[in-house]
Amino acid sequence: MGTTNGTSRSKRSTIEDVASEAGVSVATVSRAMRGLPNVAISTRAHVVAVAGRMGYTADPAASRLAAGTTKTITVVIPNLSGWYFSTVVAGAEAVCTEAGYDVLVVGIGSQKDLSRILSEQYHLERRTDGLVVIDVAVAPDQADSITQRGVALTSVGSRTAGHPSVRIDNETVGRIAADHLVELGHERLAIIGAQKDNPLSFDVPTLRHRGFIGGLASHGLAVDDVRLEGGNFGVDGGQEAMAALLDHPEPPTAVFSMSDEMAFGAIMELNDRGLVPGRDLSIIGVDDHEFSRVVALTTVRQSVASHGAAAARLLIEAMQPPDGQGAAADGQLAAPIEPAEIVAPIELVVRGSTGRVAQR
Amino acid sequence: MGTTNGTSRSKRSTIEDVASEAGVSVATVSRAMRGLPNVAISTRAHVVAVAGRMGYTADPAASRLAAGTTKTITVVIPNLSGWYFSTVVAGAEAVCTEAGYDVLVVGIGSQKDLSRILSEQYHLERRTDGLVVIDVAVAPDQADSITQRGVALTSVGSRTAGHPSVRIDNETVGRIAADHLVELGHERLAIIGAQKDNPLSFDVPTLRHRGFIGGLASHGLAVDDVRLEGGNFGVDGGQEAMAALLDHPEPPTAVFSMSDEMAFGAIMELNDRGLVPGRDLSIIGVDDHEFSRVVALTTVRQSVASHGAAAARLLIEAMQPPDGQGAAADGQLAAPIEPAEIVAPIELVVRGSTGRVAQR
DNA sequence: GGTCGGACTGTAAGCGCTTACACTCTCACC
DNA sequence: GGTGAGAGTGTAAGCGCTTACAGTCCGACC
Repeated sequence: MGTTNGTSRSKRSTIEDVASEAGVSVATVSRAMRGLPNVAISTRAHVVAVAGRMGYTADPAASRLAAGTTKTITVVIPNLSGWYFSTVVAGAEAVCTEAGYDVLVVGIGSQKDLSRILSEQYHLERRTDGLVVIDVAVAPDQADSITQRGVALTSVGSRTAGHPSVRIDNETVGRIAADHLVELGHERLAIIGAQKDNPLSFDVPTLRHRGFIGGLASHGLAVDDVRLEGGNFGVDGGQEAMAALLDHPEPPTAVFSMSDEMAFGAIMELNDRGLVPGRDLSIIGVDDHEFSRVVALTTVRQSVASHGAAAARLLIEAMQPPDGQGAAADGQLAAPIEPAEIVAPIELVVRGSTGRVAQR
Repeated sequence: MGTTNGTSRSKRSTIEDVASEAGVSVATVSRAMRGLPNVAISTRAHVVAVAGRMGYTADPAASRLAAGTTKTITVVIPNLSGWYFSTVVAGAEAVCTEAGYDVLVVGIGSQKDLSRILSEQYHLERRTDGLVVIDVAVAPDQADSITQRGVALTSVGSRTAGHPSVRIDNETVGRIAADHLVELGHERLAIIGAQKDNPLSFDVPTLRHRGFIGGLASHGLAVDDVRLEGGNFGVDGGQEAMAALLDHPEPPTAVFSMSDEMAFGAIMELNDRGLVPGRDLSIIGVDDHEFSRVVALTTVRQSVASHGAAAARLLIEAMQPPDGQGAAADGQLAAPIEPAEIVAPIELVVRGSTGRVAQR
């Protein structure tokens, strides 16, 4: 119960220590350390040297409090495990760390958590400078509230109006899959992971579905395809869906799985039944998951890690101060520059899981 | 260029606003909000209500600066993508968030980065209350410096003397694999992912290697096994290693792969050569990766997510103040309680990739 | 009835930075 | 030679909390 903290953590040096040691004022130290202008080169060098010798680093809490900026970016994800998400996060983390930002991650178990995080001021406000949301739908009013709080936002996987985003063209994904399958002669097709086609919806499954159907149609194929929604986008969902398809009296000859992970499950089911992917039934996935090549899965590749990196870069860019120019615009706000929307490239990767329709 | 920040972020309420609104002092608000004692129940309720109505949340930067505690936990990992790491992180994140800690993640590209992070005060000191390091060797002096800075440390995957840890018994892992393979009649064995056996080393590959060899020995088998080190612990490394093994004039009949991911690569190589795992060559991995069941890989399971969660719990526990009791001990430090060391359970999971040695 | 301890509450001093503003020099220029 | 514009530096006022310390009140107890 002494005055000190029990653990005798050695007193660390503060900006004042450095200032007196270097024989300058704290203001100068502050400016020198942050590379601000108006510090003589010689002074800066000296201060930096002294600081280095003393092992000084600015206390982030103090900086944040004083400057009002946190130098922290928060990544919001449905869940951290899972290849897709962790890969995106990895890409984003690398860029953020490189740029000197701390990276906070928060997993949202449910949409409810999302609301809590976005609407209430918990993770926003004075806690983070920017948000990268991955595969999370941000409602316009939520986005507004985020902006109002002075927090930047970038989304990957889907877009949020008025904010930068990086995503792929999901309709084209479906179309590519359809083209590939049709070219191989398949006519009895199914989708795994489909969502009821709601023409108003813009979520990923719906778009891919739409693109796929559209692709078929442009080849003159009917669209009374069997569709199964594997409840979850993972292996289990895929397996269940494939099982259901195969139990059908007239199973499809080719299947479009909306994610590679689902496709893995589907392939398991195939294996269990002694069927060979690509020979007995063709299957194409989406992602080019790191294990797709292990099971020779044909897929529509997206380069997930780079999405994360790109999103981080957009975010950081968006957080730069408005640059002082053009502030003379008569409006009250800075000129509303169109936010960057990156549509990342996708690519068909043909492997063994798709083949010509079986002769019968 | 006005006095305000350009973006007109609506003034958020401070503790003073709440205090005056509630008709109490800031001290009372602070205490009430944090559930500290010495606040009348009625007062607390009132304050909390007012705060809620005003949408008040304490500014974390200010709290940190004033209290000296960050309510932040940092997770240090070799890389964020990859099933093992992201799964551990997911487990840890859930627990930390639940307990009200922010979770910072930092990926270390190299051991050099690690030193930077641990030795220099970058991520320590006033930035985080605790560290959970995943599969990262922390040198004793690094650990000391961390402790001295008042930062708690927990490691998963390996242990750091004097700090809590959660890991598995890697020698037993090797032994289990050996037992299984020997019981199936295999005698010509190999290891993928082995490290040169340095009897002083306690890193994961070495321990598993040692356990495996020991297991063989206890069955009376010689140990002039072929060993291949797949440079990396991933799919590629496994594939290369298996290729090398198969190119040998007398290839093994069974292989112990030190990670499931390597085993996947090995299985790919098998497939490429028209060999069937479990029939032509048995292979057993370690992890029970989420896709192991997809390729029917026999493996020694560890439940990775729970490791992360357990580590987080240990950390949080370790960060609790010393509890004031027993402070009367004549020593200058609190009684040095043995840190918890959790040795998590492992389990053999038999699937199709291992089978009786082929009749020849 | 006076006193004392405990339960509450308030006052104010920081925590370690950032930054507006003021100030001191140098020069370049007329 | 005087002046004004920078360039470089210092002073000090916060940023929004936490918390030691100092009350104030009230009921219990002698």
